Amino acid sequence: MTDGHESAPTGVRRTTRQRTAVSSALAEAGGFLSARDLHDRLAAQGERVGIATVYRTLASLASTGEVDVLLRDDGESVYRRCSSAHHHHLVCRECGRTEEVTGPTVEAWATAEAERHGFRDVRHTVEITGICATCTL
Amino acid sequence: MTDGHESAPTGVRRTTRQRTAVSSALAEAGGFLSARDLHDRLAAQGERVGIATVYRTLASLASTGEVDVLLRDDGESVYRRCSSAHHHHLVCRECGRTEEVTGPTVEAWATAEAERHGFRDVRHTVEITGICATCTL
DNA sequence: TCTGAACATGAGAATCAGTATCAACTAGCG
DNA sequence: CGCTAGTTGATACTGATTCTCATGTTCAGA
Ligand SMILES: [Zn+2]
Ligand SMILES: [Zn+2]
Ligand SMILES: [Zn+2]
Ligand SMILES: [Zn+2]
Repeated sequence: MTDGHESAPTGVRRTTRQRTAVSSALAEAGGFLSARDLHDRLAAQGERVGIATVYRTLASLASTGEVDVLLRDDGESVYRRCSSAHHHHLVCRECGRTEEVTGPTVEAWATAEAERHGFRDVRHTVEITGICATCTL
Repeated sequence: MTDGHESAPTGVRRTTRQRTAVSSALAEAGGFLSARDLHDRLAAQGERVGIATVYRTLASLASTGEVDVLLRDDGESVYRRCSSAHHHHLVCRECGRTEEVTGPTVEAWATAEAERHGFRDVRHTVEITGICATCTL
Protein backbone atom coordinates (compact mmCIF):
# COMPACT_ATOMS: atom_id res chain seq x y z
CA MET A 1 0.00 0.00 0.00
CA THR A 2 2.98 2.28 -0.63
CA ASP A 3 2.77 3.12 -4.30
CA GLY A 4 0.69 2.12 -7.30
CA HIS A 5 2.96 0.32 -9.69
CA GLU A 6 0.14 -2.01 -10.63
CA SER A 7 -2.56 0.11 -12.29
CA ALA A 8 -4.56 2.05 -9.76
CA PRO A 9 -6.74 4.52 -11.72
CA THR A 10 -5.25 7.97 -11.32
CA GLY A 11 -8.43 9.86 -11.86
CA VAL A 12 -9.11 9.70 -15.57
CA ARG A 13 -12.59 8.46 -16.42
CA ARG A 14 -12.83 6.92 -19.83
CA THR A 15 -15.93 6.60 -21.93
CA THR A 16 -16.64 3.04 -22.85
CA ARG A 17 -19.50 1.24 -24.53
CA GLN A 18 -20.29 -0.48 -21.24
CA ARG A 19 -20.46 2.64 -19.13
CA THR A 20 -22.63 4.38 -21.62
CA ALA A 21 -24.94 1.40 -21.78
CA VAL A 22 -25.31 1.16 -18.02
CA SER A 23 -25.94 4.87 -17.67
CA SER A 24 -28.59 5.07 -20.34
CA ALA A 25 -30.31 1.87 -19.30
CA LEU A 26 -30.57 3.29 -15.82
CA ALA A 27 -31.91 6.56 -17.17
CA GLU A 28 -34.52 4.80 -19.29
CA ALA A 29 -35.66 2.64 -16.43
CA GLY A 30 -36.68 5.59 -14.33
CA GLY A 31 -37.20 3.63 -11.12
CA PHE A 32 -35.03 1.64 -8.82
CA LEU A 33 -33.19 -1.34 -10.23
CA SER A 34 -30.78 -3.80 -8.70
CA ALA A 35 -27.47 -4.45 -10.38
CA ARG A 36 -28.86 -7.79 -11.48
CA ASP A 37 -31.98 -6.20 -12.93
CA LEU A 38 -29.88 -3.78 -14.88
CA HIS A 39 -27.65 -6.55 -16.13
CA ASP A 40 -30.68 -8.49 -17.37
CA ARG A 41 -32.14 -5.42 -18.97
CA LEU A 42 -28.92 -4.78 -20.85
CA ALA A 43 -28.75 -8.39 -21.96
CA ALA A 44 -32.33 -8.17 -23.22
CA GLN A 45 -31.45 -5.29 -25.47
CA GLY A 46 -28.37 -7.06 -26.73
CA GLU A 47 -25.81 -5.13 -24.73
CA ARG A 48 -23.27 -7.54 -23.35
CA VAL A 49 -21.81 -6.09 -20.17
CA GLY A 50 -20.22 -8.16 -17.44
CA ILE A 51 -21.94 -8.11 -14.08
CA ALA A 52 -18.71 -7.00 -12.45
CA THR A 53 -18.65 -3.98 -14.72
CA VAL A 54 -22.25 -3.19 -13.89
CA TYR A 55 -21.35 -3.16 -10.21
CA ARG A 56 -18.26 -1.07 -10.82
CA THR A 57 -20.12 1.44 -12.93
CA LEU A 58 -22.95 1.76 -10.43
CA ALA A 59 -20.50 2.26 -7.60
CA SER A 60 -18.78 4.95 -9.62
CA LEU A 61 -22.03 6.71 -10.49
CA ALA A 62 -23.10 6.53 -6.88
CA SER A 63 -19.87 8.08 -5.67
CA THR A 64 -20.35 11.08 -7.93
CA GLY A 65 -23.94 11.41 -6.81
CA GLU A 66 -25.36 10.65 -10.24
CA VAL A 67 -27.39 7.79 -8.84
CA ASP A 68 -29.15 7.10 -5.59
CA VAL A 69 -28.46 3.88 -3.74
CA LEU A 70 -31.03 2.29 -1.52
CA LEU A 71 -30.37 -0.73 0.67
CA ARG A 72 -33.57 -2.74 0.60
CA ASP A 73 -34.82 -4.71 3.55
CA ASP A 74 -33.62 -7.94 2.02
CA GLY A 75 -30.12 -6.53 1.86
CA GLU A 76 -29.93 -6.02 -1.89
CA SER A 77 -28.97 -2.59 -3.15
CA VAL A 78 -31.04 -0.83 -5.76
CA TYR A 79 -29.98 2.12 -7.88
CA ARG A 80 -31.70 4.95 -9.64
CA ARG A 81 -30.65 7.97 -11.63
CA CYS A 82 -31.46 10.78 -9.34
CA SER A 83 -31.35 14.49 -8.85
CA SER A 84 -28.31 15.29 -6.79
CA ALA A 85 -30.08 17.50 -4.27
CA HIS A 86 -30.57 15.99 -0.86
CA HIS A 87 -33.97 14.37 -0.51
CA HIS A 88 -35.73 11.24 0.68
CA HIS A 89 -37.96 8.59 -0.81
CA LEU A 90 -41.54 7.50 -0.52
CA VAL A 91 -41.76 4.00 -1.92
CA CYS A 92 -44.79 1.84 -2.68
CA ARG A 93 -44.36 -1.60 -1.14
CA GLU A 94 -46.67 -3.05 -3.74
CA CYS A 95 -45.47 -1.75 -7.10
CA GLY A 96 -42.23 -0.03 -6.22
CA ARG A 97 -43.39 3.37 -7.48
CA THR A 98 -41.20 6.04 -5.95
CA GLU A 99 -41.71 9.68 -5.15
CA GLU A 100 -38.96 11.98 -4.02
CA VAL A 101 -39.78 14.01 -0.98
CA THR A 102 -37.82 16.80 0.58
CA GLY A 103 -38.25 17.85 4.14
CA PRO A 104 -36.85 20.89 5.84
CA THR A 105 -38.80 19.54 8.79
CA VAL A 106 -36.89 16.28 9.14
CA GLU A 107 -33.64 17.92 8.26
CA ALA A 108 -34.03 20.33 11.12
CA TRP A 109 -35.36 17.68 13.48
CA ALA A 110 -32.49 15.27 12.78
CA THR A 111 -29.88 17.93 13.24
CA ALA A 112 -31.41 19.30 16.40
CA GLU A 113 -31.87 15.87 17.93
CA ALA A 114 -28.27 14.93 17.20
CA GLU A 115 -26.87 18.12 18.63
CA ARG A 116 -28.97 17.77 21.71
CA HIS A 117 -27.05 14.54 22.34
CA GLY A 118 -23.71 16.11 21.60
CA PHE A 119 -23.22 14.49 18.20
CA ARG A 120 -21.50 16.31 15.35
CA ASP A 121 -21.00 15.67 11.65
CA VAL A 122 -24.55 14.44 11.41
CA ARG A 123 -26.02 12.44 8.56
CA HIS A 124 -29.32 10.71 8.29
CA THR A 125 -31.38 8.21 6.39
CA VAL A 126 -35.11 8.51 6.02
CA GLU A 127 -37.28 6.18 4.02
CA ILE A 128 -41.04 6.14 3.97
CA THR A 129 -42.98 3.22 2.56
CA GLY A 130 -46.67 2.67 2.01
CA ILE A 131 -49.21 1.52 -0.55
CA CYS A 132 -49.74 4.02 -3.32
CA ALA A 133 -53.10 5.24 -4.57
CA THR A 134 -53.00 3.08 -7.69
CA CYS A 135 -52.34 -0.10 -5.76
CA THR A 136 -55.10 0.71 -3.30
CA LEU A 137 -57.79 0.65 -5.99
CA MET B 1 -48.04 -25.53 -0.04
CA THR B 2 -51.59 -26.60 0.67
CA ASP B 3 -51.51 -27.88 4.22
CA GLY B 4 -48.95 -28.37 6.95
CA HIS B 5 -48.54 -32.08 7.42
CA GLU B 6 -44.82 -31.61 7.81
CA SER B 7 -44.23 -29.56 10.93
CA ALA B 8 -45.07 -25.92 10.42
CA PRO B 9 -45.15 -24.28 13.87
CA THR B 10 -48.73 -23.56 14.77
CA GLY B 11 -48.02 -20.78 17.18
CA VAL B 12 -46.64 -22.44 20.28
CA ARG B 13 -43.39 -20.98 21.50
CA ARG B 14 -41.32 -23.37 23.56
CA THR B 15 -38.68 -22.51 26.09
CA THR B 16 -35.32 -24.02 25.33
CA ARG B 17 -31.83 -23.61 26.69
CA GLN B 18 -30.78 -22.02 23.40
CA ARG B 19 -33.51 -19.41 23.26
CA THR B 20 -32.91 -18.43 26.84
CA ALA B 21 -29.19 -18.14 26.18
CA VAL B 22 -29.65 -15.96 23.11
CA SER B 23 -32.13 -13.71 24.85
CA SER B 24 -30.03 -13.11 27.91
CA ALA B 25 -26.79 -12.71 26.01
CA LEU B 26 -28.48 -10.05 23.95
CA ALA B 27 -29.80 -8.37 27.07
CA GLU B 28 -26.37 -8.36 28.70
CA ALA B 29 -24.70 -6.96 25.63
CA GLY B 30 -26.75 -3.83 25.70
CA GLY B 31 -25.70 -2.56 22.29
CA PHE B 32 -26.09 -3.77 18.75
CA LEU B 33 -24.65 -7.15 17.87
CA SER B 34 -24.61 -9.15 14.67
CA ALA B 35 -25.76 -12.75 14.73
CA ARG B 36 -22.13 -13.78 14.44
CA ASP B 37 -21.11 -11.55 17.34
CA LEU B 38 -23.79 -13.09 19.46
CA HIS B 39 -22.79 -16.58 18.44
CA ASP B 40 -19.17 -15.89 19.41
CA ARG B 41 -20.22 -14.34 22.67
CA LEU B 42 -22.28 -17.41 23.54
CA ALA B 43 -19.42 -19.69 22.62
CA ALA B 44 -17.07 -17.66 24.83
CA GLN B 45 -19.28 -18.27 27.82
CA GLY B 46 -19.56 -21.94 27.03
CA GLU B 47 -23.06 -21.88 25.58
CA ARG B 48 -23.14 -24.04 22.51
CA VAL B 49 -25.86 -22.78 20.20
CA GLY B 50 -25.91 -23.37 16.46
CA ILE B 51 -25.64 -20.31 14.28
CA ALA B 52 -28.85 -21.30 12.54
CA THR B 53 -30.63 -21.26 15.86
CA VAL B 54 -29.20 -17.87 16.67
CA TYR B 55 -30.64 -16.55 13.44
CA ARG B 56 -33.99 -18.23 14.02
CA THR B 57 -34.23 -16.90 17.55
CA LEU B 58 -33.29 -13.39 16.54
CA ALA B 59 -35.84 -13.43 13.75
CA SER B 60 -38.45 -14.60 16.21
CA LEU B 61 -37.57 -11.94 18.76
CA ALA B 62 -37.59 -9.31 16.08
CA SER B 63 -41.04 -10.35 14.90
CA THR B 64 -42.47 -9.87 18.36
CA GLY B 65 -40.75 -6.53 18.71
CA GLU B 66 -38.49 -7.67 21.53
CA VAL B 67 -35.42 -6.71 19.58
CA ASP B 68 -34.58 -4.00 17.11
CA VAL B 69 -33.02 -4.91 13.80
CA LEU B 70 -30.78 -2.57 11.94
CA LEU B 71 -29.47 -3.26 8.46
CA ARG B 72 -25.98 -1.82 8.36
CA ASP B 73 -24.50 -0.23 5.28
CA ASP B 74 -22.41 -3.29 4.60
CA GLY B 75 -25.56 -5.38 4.44
CA GLU B 76 -25.14 -7.21 7.71
CA SER B 77 -27.98 -7.09 10.21
CA VAL B 78 -27.40 -6.14 13.82
CA TYR B 79 -29.78 -6.76 16.69
CA ARG B 80 -30.41 -5.23 20.06
CA ARG B 81 -32.85 -5.75 22.92
CA CYS B 82 -35.04 -2.75 22.74
CA SER B 83 -37.95 -1.00 24.29
CA SER B 84 -40.98 -1.83 22.24
CA ALA B 85 -42.20 1.71 21.85
CA HIS B 86 -41.70 3.18 18.42
CA HIS B 87 -38.50 5.22 18.21
CA HIS B 88 -35.41 5.85 16.13
CA HIS B 89 -31.67 5.68 16.61
CA LEU B 90 -28.82 8.08 16.80
CA VAL B 91 -25.64 6.11 16.22
CA CYS B 92 -22.01 7.14 16.58
CA ARG B 93 -20.06 6.20 13.46
CA GLU B 94 -16.89 6.03 15.49
CA CYS B 95 -17.68 3.93 18.55
CA GLY B 96 -21.14 2.62 17.83
CA ARG B 97 -22.70 4.23 20.88
CA THR B 98 -26.43 4.44 20.40
CA GLU B 99 -29.11 6.76 21.72
CA GLU B 100 -32.78 6.21 21.22
CA VAL B 101 -34.64 9.21 19.98
CA THR B 102 -38.35 9.68 19.59
CA GLY B 103 -39.85 12.22 17.32
CA PRO B 104 -43.44 13.26 17.09
CA THR B 105 -42.07 15.68 14.52
CA VAL B 106 -40.83 13.09 12.08
CA GLU B 107 -43.76 10.86 12.75
CA ALA B 108 -46.13 13.60 11.74
CA TRP B 109 -44.00 14.68 8.83
CA ALA B 110 -43.68 11.18 7.40
CA THR B 111 -47.37 10.53 7.66
CA ALA B 112 -48.36 13.85 6.19
CA GLU B 113 -45.91 13.57 3.33
CA ALA B 114 -47.13 10.09 2.47
CA GLU B 115 -50.77 11.06 2.55
CA ARG B 116 -50.10 14.06 0.39
CA HIS B 117 -48.98 11.60 -2.27
CA GLY B 118 -51.95 9.33 -1.77
CA PHE B 119 -50.08 6.58 0.05
CA ARG B 120 -51.71 4.58 2.83
CA ASP B 121 -50.49 2.06 5.40
CA VAL B 122 -47.40 4.13 5.95
CA ARG B 123 -44.22 3.00 7.66
CA HIS B 124 -40.87 4.65 7.90
CA THR B 125 -37.23 4.22 8.70
CA VAL B 126 -35.15 6.97 10.20
CA GLU B 127 -31.53 6.63 11.23
CA ILE B 128 -29.28 9.44 12.29
CA THR B 129 -25.53 9.01 12.51
CA GLY B 130 -22.79 11.30 13.67
CA ILE B 131 -19.73 11.46 15.89
CA CYS B 132 -20.56 11.47 19.58
CA ALA B 133 -19.16 13.87 22.13
CA THR B 134 -16.73 11.33 23.57
CA CYS B 135 -15.24 10.51 20.19
CA THR B 136 -14.88 14.19 19.38
CA LEU B 137 -12.50 14.84 22.25
C1' DT C 1 -44.40 -40.24 35.77
C1' DC C 2 -44.92 -41.86 31.01
C1' DT C 3 -46.02 -40.85 25.93
C1' DG C 4 -46.04 -38.97 21.66
C1' DA C 5 -46.81 -35.41 18.41
C1' DA C 6 -45.43 -30.98 17.57
C1' DC C 7 -41.43 -28.18 17.92
C1' DA C 8 -36.71 -27.09 17.96
C1' DT C 9 -31.90 -27.90 16.93
C1' DG C 10 -27.53 -28.06 14.39
C1' DA C 11 -24.05 -29.63 11.02
C1' DG C 12 -23.41 -28.86 6.70
C1' DA C 13 -25.06 -27.78 2.05
C1' DA C 14 -27.06 -24.28 -0.67
C1' DT C 15 -28.01 -19.38 -1.98
C1' DC C 16 -26.86 -15.10 -3.34
C1' DA C 17 -25.20 -10.34 -3.52
C1' DG C 18 -21.10 -8.38 -3.98
C1' DT C 19 -15.79 -8.40 -4.44
C1' DA C 20 -11.18 -9.89 -5.95
C1' DT C 21 -8.21 -11.76 -9.68
C1' DC C 22 -5.75 -11.11 -13.60
C1' DA C 23 -4.91 -11.77 -18.45
C1' DA C 24 -6.73 -9.66 -22.53
C1' DC C 25 -8.56 -5.38 -24.43
C1' DT C 26 -9.03 -0.38 -25.75
C1' DA C 27 -9.68 4.75 -25.19
C1' DG C 28 -7.17 8.74 -25.66
C1' DC C 29 -3.08 11.27 -26.43
C1' DG C 30 0.81 12.51 -29.16
C1' DC D 1 0.10 4.42 -35.75
C1' DG D 2 1.80 3.05 -31.07
C1' DC D 3 2.05 3.35 -26.37
C1' DT D 4 0.24 3.29 -21.67
C1' DA D 5 -2.94 3.66 -18.19
C1' DG D 6 -7.54 2.63 -17.46
C1' DT D 7 -11.17 -1.13 -18.42
C1' DT D 8 -13.33 -5.33 -18.96
C1' DG D 9 -15.24 -9.93 -17.91
C1' DA D 10 -14.99 -14.92 -16.88
C1' DT D 11 -14.53 -16.98 -12.89
C1' DA D 12 -13.13 -17.92 -8.23
C1' DC D 13 -14.10 -16.39 -3.82
C1' DT D 14 -16.21 -14.33 0.48
C1' DG D 15 -19.41 -13.80 3.94
C1' DA D 16 -24.04 -13.46 5.54
C1' DT D 17 -28.25 -15.81 5.82
C1' DT D 18 -31.32 -19.65 4.71
C1' DC D 19 -32.45 -24.49 3.82
C1' DT D 20 -32.38 -29.56 4.73
C1' DC D 21 -33.42 -33.17 7.39
C1' DA D 22 -32.14 -36.54 10.76
C1' DT D 23 -32.05 -36.34 15.63
C1' DG D 24 -33.16 -34.32 20.18
C1' DT D 25 -36.72 -31.73 23.38
C1' DT D 26 -40.72 -29.85 25.29
C1' DC D 27 -44.99 -30.18 27.43
C1' DA D 28 -49.98 -31.16 27.38
C1' DG D 29 -52.46 -34.96 28.44
C1' DA D 30 -53.23 -39.72 30.18
ZN1 LIG E 1 -48.11 1.12 -5.85
ZN1 LIG F 1 -32.74 14.54 4.68
ZN1 LIG G 1 -18.63 7.71 19.71
ZN1 LIG H 1 -40.75 6.93 13.77
